[in-house]
Amino acid sequence: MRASDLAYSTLLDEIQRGELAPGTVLGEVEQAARLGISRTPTRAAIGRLVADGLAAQLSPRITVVTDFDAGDIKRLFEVRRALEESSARLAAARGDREEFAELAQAFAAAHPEAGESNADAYYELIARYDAALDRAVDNAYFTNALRTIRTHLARARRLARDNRERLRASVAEHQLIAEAIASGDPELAAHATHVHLHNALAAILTQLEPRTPPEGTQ
Amino acid sequence: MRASDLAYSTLLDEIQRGELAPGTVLGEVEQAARLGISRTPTRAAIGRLVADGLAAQLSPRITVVTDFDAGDIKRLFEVRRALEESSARLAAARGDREEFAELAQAFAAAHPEAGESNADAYYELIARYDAALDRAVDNAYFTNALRTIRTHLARARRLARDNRERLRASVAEHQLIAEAIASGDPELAAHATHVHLHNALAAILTQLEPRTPPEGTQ
DNA sequence: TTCGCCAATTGTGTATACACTGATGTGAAA
DNA sequence: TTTCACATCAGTGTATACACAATTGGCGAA
Repeated sequence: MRASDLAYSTLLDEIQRGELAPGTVLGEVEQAARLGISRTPTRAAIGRLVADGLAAQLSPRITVVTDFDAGDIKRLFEVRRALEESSARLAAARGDREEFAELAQAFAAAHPEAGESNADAYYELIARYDAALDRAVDNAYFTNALRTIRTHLARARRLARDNRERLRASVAEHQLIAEAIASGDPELAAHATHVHLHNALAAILTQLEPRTPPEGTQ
Repeated sequence: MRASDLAYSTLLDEIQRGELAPGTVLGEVEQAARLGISRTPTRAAIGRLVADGLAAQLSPRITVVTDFDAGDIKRLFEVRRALEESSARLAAARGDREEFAELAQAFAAAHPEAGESNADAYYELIARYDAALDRAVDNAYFTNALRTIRTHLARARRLARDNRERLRASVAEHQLIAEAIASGDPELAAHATHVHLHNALAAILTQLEPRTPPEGTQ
């Protein structure tokens, strides 16, 4: 494995986990020393983070971890809606129905509210759904755009961990989406995705700002 | 200006223009020598091209300019539809109406079919519309996703240059979109964008398919 | 005391040397 | 003649040295 890849994975993980807090200055020398590699691969890794939008060059000499707050989550979900609704529509039109029927069954059998280990299994199921969606859409431009969105989404997940009720509802929503794709119903797939993302965003924002639930929250 | 930025702009431009044809091997040593800089900034530039999807690492030692054919254009427009329809919808809901009213007037006054210089002025007008859209949407995730799409779109423009009738129709379509945003009509803005992108794609594909010139038409 | 200038330090940007890996070509043996 | 093995080479990945710019601290003058 290349040192630059190692540096990128490490820094990415630390930013997603919040260990490298927003505003933290990413100095090449400092990070290279900390990671035990030279400046060259460190520089490449930071460059990739900047391209991802996880870091930003404030000036030619100062690169910092980007901020990520409730407003960013709202904006992130605007793009996520655009991409995932279209993806669901396309997947319903051309995806492997068998695969999504199996996914629907897996969602039906999932009980993420039963315990922490089940919740982790649920997140793996989500990842499996994402991968199936990418395969079904079969469009590298979509996959790349969604990869960036998912990279940022990991930061949101840390800010607002799903509670049990939300996990249970999320399972049902995903089950409906998978069933819609499996039955080749593009409109239902898109609208069910819209509903799911609306609820997911509302749950996150409610948890972040308990006293001021966002507009449209039920 | 940094040497790495210079290298990136140069290589990007050459790929978009087709001077660096798909499949061309991008060797660090070779490109560094050609551009008159060292391997370090060249390496950074090629890395950015790979991140953009304009180049791909086939193996640890071989990086090539990615292919771009009619199928890619179709896939590109799938994502473009998803992003631009949503953008238009959001812009109509929250954009600066004054600015889009002015844009609508500019489109109404444009006559790109009258000559080559007018066509260039039209493409600048499109760029102005894109910039206004980004400002109106006010969402860095959207802007970044669209930036990548537009980067690839430049390659499509080279493969299929718009003809006069298409330019005239495109102006009218953009005028309608701008008016819809100016009047705060999200649904019309989204649907007019859908229609525009449908027609734009159809025009490109029609121009590409009749003769099907393989590559290297120059 | 404050403002301005100069020097020093710090950190990035670039060049280059070295290391390692994968490929290719040549030679010898079967 | 063909095949296998070894050596050479080409090209990337990494480390490091050097150059340059910006920022900061100190010192002097107003």
